[in-house]
Amino acid sequence: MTQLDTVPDVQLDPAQADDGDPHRLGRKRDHSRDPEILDAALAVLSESGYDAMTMDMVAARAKAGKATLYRRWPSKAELVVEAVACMKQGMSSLESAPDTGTLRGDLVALIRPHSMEESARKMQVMGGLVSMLSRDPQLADAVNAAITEPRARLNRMLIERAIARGEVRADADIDTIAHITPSMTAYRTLVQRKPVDRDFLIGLIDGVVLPALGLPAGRS
Amino acid sequence: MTQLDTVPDVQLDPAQADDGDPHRLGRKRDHSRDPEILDAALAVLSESGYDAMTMDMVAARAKAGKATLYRRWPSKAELVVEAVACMKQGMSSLESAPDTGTLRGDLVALIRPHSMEESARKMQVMGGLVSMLSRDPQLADAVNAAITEPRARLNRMLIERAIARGEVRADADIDTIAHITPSMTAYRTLVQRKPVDRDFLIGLIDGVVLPALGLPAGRS
DNA sequence: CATATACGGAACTGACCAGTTCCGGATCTG
DNA sequence: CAGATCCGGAACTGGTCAGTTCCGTATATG
Repeated sequence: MTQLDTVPDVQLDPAQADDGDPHRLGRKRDHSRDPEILDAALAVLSESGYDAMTMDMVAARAKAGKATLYRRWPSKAELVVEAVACMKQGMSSLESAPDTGTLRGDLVALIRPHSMEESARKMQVMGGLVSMLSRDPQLADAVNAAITEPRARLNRMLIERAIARGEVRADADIDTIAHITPSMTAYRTLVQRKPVDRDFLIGLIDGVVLPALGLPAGRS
Repeated sequence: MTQLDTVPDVQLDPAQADDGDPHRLGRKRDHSRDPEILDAALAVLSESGYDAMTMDMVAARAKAGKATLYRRWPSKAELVVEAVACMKQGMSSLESAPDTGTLRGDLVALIRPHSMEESARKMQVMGGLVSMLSRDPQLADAVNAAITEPRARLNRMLIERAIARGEVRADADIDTIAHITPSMTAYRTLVQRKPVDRDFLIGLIDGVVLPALGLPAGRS
């Protein structure tokens, strides 16, 4: 992302130990256009869903030839799996988790324009894949690892920190509670088709999440 | 629809005022096989999703000819809309709502094998349609009226009855709370692909719904 | 400049599917 | 039994799309 390649050699490419091979003369580097293509795939996916997405759409969006797509991925399904897998570039561990001292403060601090935008994008992609999840376990794993789990894990960690602090009750069902906001955000976006705005999220935190943890329901 | 005709030949068929027409001799009744076809459509829909569902699949499942489908519905989209619309044959108003005296009793009483089965089927159908909801507003309305709304409305009514009883706090966000179980059930079924069993639902009621209404979180 | 590589783009193939047409048989009416 | 109607099934049409092949070009190397 934002590769201002002043030096035209190294790329973010793993498994590239064949530098000593003497046969390759003129070459441009292997998977240099992967990011654009994967981004285009996610964009089309979020707009059209898996079945309505065509390889021509992806190629056109990425300004690439369809042949280039098939040089790199053997099928549409595997392109989509990799596109989804490469999507987990959001916050997931405690590095970006703000530590405000209270659970409510932490949860509210996560409501930022950028994170809401990223979440909305992930929701749209997930919605386009829902009907495939039962047919393609590999895709289901990728969706889980890239979209479902990171958000739930972050919630879990914040709750556990609050428990360690003695702020909330320790006998609650943390896993269920960590899934309240993802579940209700997904439902609201994909099924009810209503906007997920700051007021909705604050209402969820104060009216559902914190009460479930034994904290008073009032907005403090 | 005020015509309670004591004559014992009525069929559940609207727009059938041509009884005086003398031309029709041998005939079998118009849409006699509609229910089987709509059921077949729902079955295929829940297994394959909208895009992967073919009219041949529906016809084969209903043991009907594809021509019969097109004699009755002008397109695949309209068949699906009607199939979804004819799905709301579950409990929705307070007729089947058990009145146990407490909100927890009412909510737990709704957990029966039959209702869980019906709910699971609706969830699968909804999952097969999610990616279409943004493309077909008419379908989105049908899904909302037949699947989304009935369950939420029932929850709302039970909560309002509990408020009228003075059992729970009156200042909670009823609409949000009424959507907790639908949202988290849908998420668990379609995204997490975990079973929605009695324990999960009881945990949701005791650990999330009742606390959000100001009731103690313990399982009473 | 010569060479080798990978690219974008366009044309092609084969399968699949929505929607249509046609036909033989079943069913009801009189 | 004769006549009319509707059904299931099979064949057909036209369009779309995954995946393939080919070609002219750009670029980097030496």
